[in-house]
Amino acid sequence: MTRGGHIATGTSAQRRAKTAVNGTAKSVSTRQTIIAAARSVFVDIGYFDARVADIVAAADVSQGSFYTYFPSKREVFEEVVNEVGAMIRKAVVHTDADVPGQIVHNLENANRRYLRVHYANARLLALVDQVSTGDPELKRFRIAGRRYHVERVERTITNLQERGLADPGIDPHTSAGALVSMLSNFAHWSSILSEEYEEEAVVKTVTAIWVKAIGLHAATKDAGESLT
Amino acid sequence: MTRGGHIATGTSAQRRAKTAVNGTAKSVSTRQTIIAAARSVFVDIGYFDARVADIVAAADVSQGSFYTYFPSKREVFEEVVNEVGAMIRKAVVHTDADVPGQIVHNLENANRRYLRVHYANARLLALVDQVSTGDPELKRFRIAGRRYHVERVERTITNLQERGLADPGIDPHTSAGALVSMLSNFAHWSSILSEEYEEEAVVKTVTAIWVKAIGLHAATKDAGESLT
Amino acid sequence: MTRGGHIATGTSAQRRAKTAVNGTAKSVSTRQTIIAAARSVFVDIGYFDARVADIVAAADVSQGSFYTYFPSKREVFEEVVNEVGAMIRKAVVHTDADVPGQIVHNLENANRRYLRVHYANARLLALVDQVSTGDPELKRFRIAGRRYHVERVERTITNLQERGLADPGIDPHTSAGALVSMLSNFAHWSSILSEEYEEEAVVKTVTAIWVKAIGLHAATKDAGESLT
Amino acid sequence: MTRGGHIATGTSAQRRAKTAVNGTAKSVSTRQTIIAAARSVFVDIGYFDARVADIVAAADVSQGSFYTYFPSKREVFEEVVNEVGAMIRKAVVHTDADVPGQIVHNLENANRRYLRVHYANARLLALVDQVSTGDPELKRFRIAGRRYHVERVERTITNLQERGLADPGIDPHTSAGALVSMLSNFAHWSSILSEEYEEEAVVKTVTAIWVKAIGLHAATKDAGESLT
DNA sequence: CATGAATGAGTGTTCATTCAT
DNA sequence: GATGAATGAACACTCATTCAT
Repeated sequence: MTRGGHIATGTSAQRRAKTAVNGTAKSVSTRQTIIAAARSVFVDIGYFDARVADIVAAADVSQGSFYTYFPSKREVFEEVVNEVGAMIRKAVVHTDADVPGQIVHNLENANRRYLRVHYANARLLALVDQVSTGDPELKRFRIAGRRYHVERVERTITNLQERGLADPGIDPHTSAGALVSMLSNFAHWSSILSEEYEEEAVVKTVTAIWVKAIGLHAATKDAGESLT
Repeated sequence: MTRGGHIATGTSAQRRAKTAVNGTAKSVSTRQTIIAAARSVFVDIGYFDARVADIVAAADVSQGSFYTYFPSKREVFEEVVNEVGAMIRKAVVHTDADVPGQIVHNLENANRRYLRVHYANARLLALVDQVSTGDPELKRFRIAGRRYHVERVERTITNLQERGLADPGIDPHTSAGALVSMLSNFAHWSSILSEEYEEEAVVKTVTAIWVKAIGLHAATKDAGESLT
Repeated sequence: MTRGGHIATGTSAQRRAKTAVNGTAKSVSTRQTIIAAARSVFVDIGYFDARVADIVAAADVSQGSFYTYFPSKREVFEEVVNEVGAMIRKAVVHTDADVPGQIVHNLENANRRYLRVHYANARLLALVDQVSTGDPELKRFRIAGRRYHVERVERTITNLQERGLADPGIDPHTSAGALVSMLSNFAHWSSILSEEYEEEAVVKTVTAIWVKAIGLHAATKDAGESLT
Repeated sequence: MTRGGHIATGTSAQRRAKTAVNGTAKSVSTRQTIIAAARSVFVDIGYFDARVADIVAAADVSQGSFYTYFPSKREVFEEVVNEVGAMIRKAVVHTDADVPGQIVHNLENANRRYLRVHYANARLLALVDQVSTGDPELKRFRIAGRRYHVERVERTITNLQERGLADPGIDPHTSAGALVSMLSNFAHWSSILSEEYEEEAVVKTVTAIWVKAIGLHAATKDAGESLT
């Protein structure tokens, strides 16, 4: 208990809420300011080292205002994570750029987009994994995020197999899991060891492995799917 | 090893010299007891939630004794991590089981060993990544750990290429990075989603991808290297 | 959550305890020092206005030491209340002074003792009622405290009735409740309005009302009970 | 009453003059709404646990509006208490029902009315005592409330003594204090321990004690006063 | 070396009150 | 007068670390 030492009355669930529920122009802007500040602070000093005081200082609002919009540091983090998650999904599904009939080419582009958005948000993505390890709810969140990608790849593999364009002998589910792991984790490490890896080499190598793993033949270049 | 069997008669300066580096029989055991307790506590409640009080309670030693052996919570964690790191390296270099001339078979076994030791220490390995994200020194540690594996794989690929057993067109460094990422990260996820993946399927799938990625031909089964 | 923003791990119940369980000489003394300081602070500025900081300042111990012995302000208060409760019960059962065969005289003495111990602890007793109003556990405590007195009086009335010394027509339970209310609440008010009431007048008046209420005859002066 | 039907055109100084003492129809109703809401909230969760936010939520007005009518939480409480005080005084002086020449009967009715209004407002009356303990002004208020009752009883006793209807030997002031304490405090406890006491038994017992305490003879039933 | 009491800096969170619109 | 976002002082509580015995 942080308050005047009084006794819990049980209605705490209802007691919360405060405002922020309905969106005044002002409230929305303040909320966004705080999220942006939080994102910046998290990136700079990490989730655990970040104090609410750092966030409100960066947002230039009072300590109290923070709690008008978020019940705790954890929730802003979740909000920040949501935004990043949306951004990544958006980058991945960006099929506009797909060239009909150029599976490998499209795959390469998809991988390149994934790596870039990953590089651009590397620190934050690392924080998500870090915090997820100790926070069950965020962990579910994280699992769902991964599942989204794995299922996408799995569907594509199955589809290619059905159309005779991919090796029918491979296990789509397990292969999808392995390939997504390769992509996401190599994105992570090549971001950390940026002097050691060259972006295009990473894109090419990863794409080449995907192609061989799935058993895409040169002859299959006439299909039009986006692979990721 | 200086066996300090005599009664402590040193100056207060010496007595202050904590951390019994060259300890008596008892001090060694106390130290080990604390490490074991710490490991257990970290696994149970995580690094950040673990308090020194939890560790000493689990080790059944006094709060003060902890600081006789470790300057801080961080150091015990490092010690625990060292043990795990050694265990993994040991599992990986376990070339005794290698069958001469059976590259793919040996590779599969190496991957199986890697996955198993990973599964057995999954929680702790996740903690290492978690803590590394915010601790520069541990991060260097972590990077070195990964580099060890990547370089090993890289050397093997180069060696196979030189002997004409692997595709000479692939980039050994980048490929090694991608494959190690696949292995370690899929180990992580298949451990978390254990109901979703079957161990042997993971071993087979991962090994198959390595084989295709490196371009090992069926005909090359006569080489004798361990690949990981 | 007051800590570093991490996630609750559920074991909080076990996590508490700290020390203070077993009683070193030193720890016992510190504990007593804190209780005494708390009592003094509560009396001076009241329960709700008292901050833990006030208590530790009065006890001249660190903020942390407080929490070595008590989980919260509430618990020290309970401890202080326990002491007062014991003191009052002790004052009430002080039958040594009873003169055999002098019921009214003994009753008057018992009332006088009750009033005096009440006056001496008036502020604290008021605080107990104040805090009880919002704290279910303390309320049960308070109810038990009252019940102790009421049952004592009730037993006495019944006993006197059985022996033909008291009016057999009165309801012992309800009468006991009414009389205890009169005594305790008048103690409270005559303490607050001390210039308005004279101690001996209060003792005499209250005792007189008890005598008439129970229907004790002048002729019954030969019984030997203590009435409260 | 100045009906301020015109559009607010006052100076900013005037506009700042909070608390619409002479309010418009709407302001009166808003004020009453807040008081009613406050009363309900105080009864439900107590004075200390009640936040202004709870009150305005219950009243369905904005946080700011609260301060248009009351300078602080304390003042609404005072207002609520005023209403209850008035209600009790009204119940007590309800001499309409008095039957001429039936002192005991009238006394019993007065006590019954007192108990009933007490029971109906038990929680709030307990809160008044609770808050009074730490608030000097409210304490004066509370003292005045009690004094009102005590003086009333005292006057009655004196009057009965003068008319030879009551025991001339008793001390009117002290006796009045004791009897009012008995009535009010027993009302409190029999309300809390409602399963333990039966209303009519309480009324009868309390009245019987009053009668004996004052020394009203059966023969004195011809006087016409209301006693409380 | 062991013990465990003592320390106190560090921070999340609450809520009465203010004030611009 | 009404609104509700903004404010910031106030405090409880934790826990790594020290130190006297």
